[in-house]
Amino acid sequence: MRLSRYFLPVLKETPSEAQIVSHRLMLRAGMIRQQAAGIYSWLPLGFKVLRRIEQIVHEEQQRAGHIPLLMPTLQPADLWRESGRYEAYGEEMLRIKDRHKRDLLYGPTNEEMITDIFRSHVSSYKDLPLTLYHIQWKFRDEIRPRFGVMRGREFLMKDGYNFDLTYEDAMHAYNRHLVSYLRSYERMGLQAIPMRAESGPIGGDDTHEFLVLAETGESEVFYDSEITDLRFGEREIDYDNVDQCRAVLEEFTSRYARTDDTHDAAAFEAQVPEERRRSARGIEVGQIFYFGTKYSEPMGATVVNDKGERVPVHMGSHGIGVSRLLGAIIEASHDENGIIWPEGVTPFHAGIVNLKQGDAAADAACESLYAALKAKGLDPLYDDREERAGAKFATMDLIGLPWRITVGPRGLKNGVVELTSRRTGESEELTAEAAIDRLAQIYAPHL
RNA sequence: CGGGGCGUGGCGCAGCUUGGUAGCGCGACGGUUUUGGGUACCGUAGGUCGUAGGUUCGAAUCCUAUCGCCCCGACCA
Repeated sequence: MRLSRYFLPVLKETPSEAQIVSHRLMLRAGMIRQQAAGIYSWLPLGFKVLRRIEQIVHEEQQRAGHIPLLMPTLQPADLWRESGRYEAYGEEMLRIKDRHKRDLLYGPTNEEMITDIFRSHVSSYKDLPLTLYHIQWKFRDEIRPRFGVMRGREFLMKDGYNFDLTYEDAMHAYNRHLVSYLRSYERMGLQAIPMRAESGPIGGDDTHEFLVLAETGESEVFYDSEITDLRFGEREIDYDNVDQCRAVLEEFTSRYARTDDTHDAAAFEAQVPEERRRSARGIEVGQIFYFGTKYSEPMGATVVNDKGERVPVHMGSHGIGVSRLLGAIIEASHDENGIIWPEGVTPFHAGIVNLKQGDAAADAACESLYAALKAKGLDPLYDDREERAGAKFATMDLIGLPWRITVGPRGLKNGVVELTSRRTGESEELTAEAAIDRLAQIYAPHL
């Protein structure tokens, strides 16, 4: 993309309503525009990152064998009356009447609807296990939306639902989700720690929340410092292998890690040596639940087992806060000049800064660099505006592309361009060809 | 919902106490400057002062109502 033809409304000054750094930076970088309390338009740059995150979630869910579908944002109230949650959910549910005065609601989650789909089409244990998911907009009429996309009322969430014949099968689905979530977050450049949590209105017995440590997090967390050394990394895993998945769960959840909801000071002190005890703040970016037959029983989601008996299926639901992740990533990765995108989610792979727009040699070098990067399958942003170098650097730093190639007449005289890491600030002079190869190598794992 | 604060060009703000017909910085636009980390100068455009009603010769300013936004708390991906 050429910046001169893009739509990137960056702000020099910080809008007064933004209190936390991710919100400020998203506004300043022209990623979002607030339309009402907790409701945002996604401008091109923000939309691009949102799509990259969605893509990672899709890939990792499907790698785990989970099947995508799409359910609507509006749901009939009757479905929720069946589960008893139409009344129970409270003011947070946005209720709507259509022209015929029928009761609808803007879905805050989809357990009822997915259960309805399941019960109308699945009747045999032979069709299990089954995990269906979608990535769809949700609406929860929060009392107090805040912090930009971190606590919006409308938000994009991946929610997945597993249907299994037995408790054991459902626990495997639970473990499988934990593994797939660990992989997803790591691909986004995040460390998200699974912590024992409370189930809230979804209900259920087993549940873990995934938290990204950040000063501005809304949850207080307590953990064993050893847990931050754990990485899923590049290991191979067979998602159908029950033992392998369980081993990962045990590895990542055996040490003490809890949110303030479930924190037990006595257990914390008993289990964790003092020098490893940490308390911090965290941003919740996902949660997995096992809730058994809580919905399948009242809603009649049953299958016939191998003995010919009709039994309710064991279910769980699993969510990733897709739109919230943008905020979480920025909270975890920024500096005083702006955002620092991890390679896995960056809106553009590299920025090209032409220091002297209109200089024949510089223009030509930038054009060929731009074309060559695209030929490698990369997505560069070429700042071809008639701006001073400082303004271009400031824009690039603000929007946070992890790599920048700086091209100017001085360097070109020596046959070099400059490749700069946004994260470290370190620059290296090298030929354009070498810079292209370097970037192709850096991004090879992410394409 | 309880407590606090704020609505004035795209953004950040001043003006309001003591009513007299709107101003500054940034940004935008047109020039000059050719500048290697938000350059400087000249010029231009852009505002029913959130909305409605009231008081007044006259309201951004005073009064009433209303809408919206932000912050702290209880709730949540």
